[in-house]
Amino acid sequence: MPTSKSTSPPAAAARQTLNRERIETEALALIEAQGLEAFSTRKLGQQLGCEAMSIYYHFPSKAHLLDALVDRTLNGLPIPPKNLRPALRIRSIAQAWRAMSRQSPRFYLWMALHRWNSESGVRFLAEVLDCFYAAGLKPEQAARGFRVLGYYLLGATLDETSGYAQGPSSVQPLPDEAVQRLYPQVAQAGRYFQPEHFDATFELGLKLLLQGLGMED
Amino acid sequence: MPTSKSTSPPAAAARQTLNRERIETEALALIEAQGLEAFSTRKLGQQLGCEAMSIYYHFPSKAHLLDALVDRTLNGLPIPPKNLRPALRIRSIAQAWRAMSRQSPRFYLWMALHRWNSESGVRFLAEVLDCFYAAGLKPEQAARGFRVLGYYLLGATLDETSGYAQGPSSVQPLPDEAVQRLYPQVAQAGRYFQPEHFDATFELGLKLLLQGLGMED
DNA sequence: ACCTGAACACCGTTCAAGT
DNA sequence: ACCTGAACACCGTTCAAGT
Repeated sequence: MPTSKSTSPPAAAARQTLNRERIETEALALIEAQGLEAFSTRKLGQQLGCEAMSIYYHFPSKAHLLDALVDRTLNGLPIPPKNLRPALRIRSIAQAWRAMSRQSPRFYLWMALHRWNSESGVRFLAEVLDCFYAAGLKPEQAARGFRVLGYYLLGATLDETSGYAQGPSSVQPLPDEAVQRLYPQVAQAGRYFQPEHFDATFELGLKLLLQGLGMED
Repeated sequence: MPTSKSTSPPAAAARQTLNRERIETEALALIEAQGLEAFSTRKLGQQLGCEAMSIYYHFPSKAHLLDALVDRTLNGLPIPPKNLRPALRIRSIAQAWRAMSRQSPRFYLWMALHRWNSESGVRFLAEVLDCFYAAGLKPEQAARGFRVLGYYLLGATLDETSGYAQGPSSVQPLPDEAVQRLYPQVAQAGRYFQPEHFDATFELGLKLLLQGLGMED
């Protein structure tokens, strides 16, 4: 792409000065534009108008940069007020989490599969666990409830952002016509796997789990 | 590593002849030994005792090879007999799926995040959907039930194979000591996140979902 | 203090060539 | 038919050097 318009050539070439904030913002944009796989420090440098190596002055490694993106994303999540009923707090967190995954679907792959044991990560986990304690569950049941709902939320968001509805990932997918002919029940169900059904399907499982855990009736 | 012992040098150097079967087997072994990220056609060639490029005679690309590994893994899954109760068939499939994820935890990351729209993939999906139809669910409820249980199974296996119990993934994790001090409820719950609790936790959520879907009482 | 540029040890893949 | 080797366009990162 051409350098930005309406500034004089030297200004455009110099760009703004580099800093963590600007690097992080551009990194997230690049990941969403090109995907995690294609994301490289060299392309990021190009996007920032600097050498790839300049980034290394601000972040010791690519992994540190990605960690910073995780923290930034976690810190952007709204935390529901503690006076809400525990089930509502959980619903609110789940809702915020899904919204985040939809907002940054490609970065979400990294979010979802890396443990959030940074300071912000643990703080967020504590917030969620609190909801289960607030519902009156004993430590073991709180831990298991947390886990079970976490499994569900993790699987749902990953599927919504990277799954079936994103098209085939096989190099040689079975053509739709063949699916229709050989496995009509799959073709028929496929209709309910599309994005317009995401909310209703997610809600079904969430309700079953919250009810089953005795947090909702 | 040294060339294999007890054969004359030329025989050892020649190794066995290359074929898809041998390449796939060695690829899976290499992935489990070194991880998905580190898996490269060049290292695989080294492992096989040939040039990296020789692999390209048997597979058009690395993606085709990974697709073949997905198919091979799917085809290795036992399919429960149709005369079992639907809920038992689902439990049996979930059990087999989890066993597979534990057997190939590192390759599982690829398995889980790529859509199985190859022939073997769709056949497997059809098998699972059948269980929901056999339980008497209408197409919409069958599709949603399938999805909800699939979300749960996906999240659980990913967490079991790549999650919390595998240790920190942050570059700068909050030290255990700090977690203990700042977020005691997280430290306390962490005990139930260890592998010895995987089965009981998984069973809890599975039971809640199957009961909620009316497939088990 | 902040950024650059050459260099190193890697990638996947193309292509022409060997046996 | 099957395998090789050089080459191309990429990676992340180190390090010494520039301003």
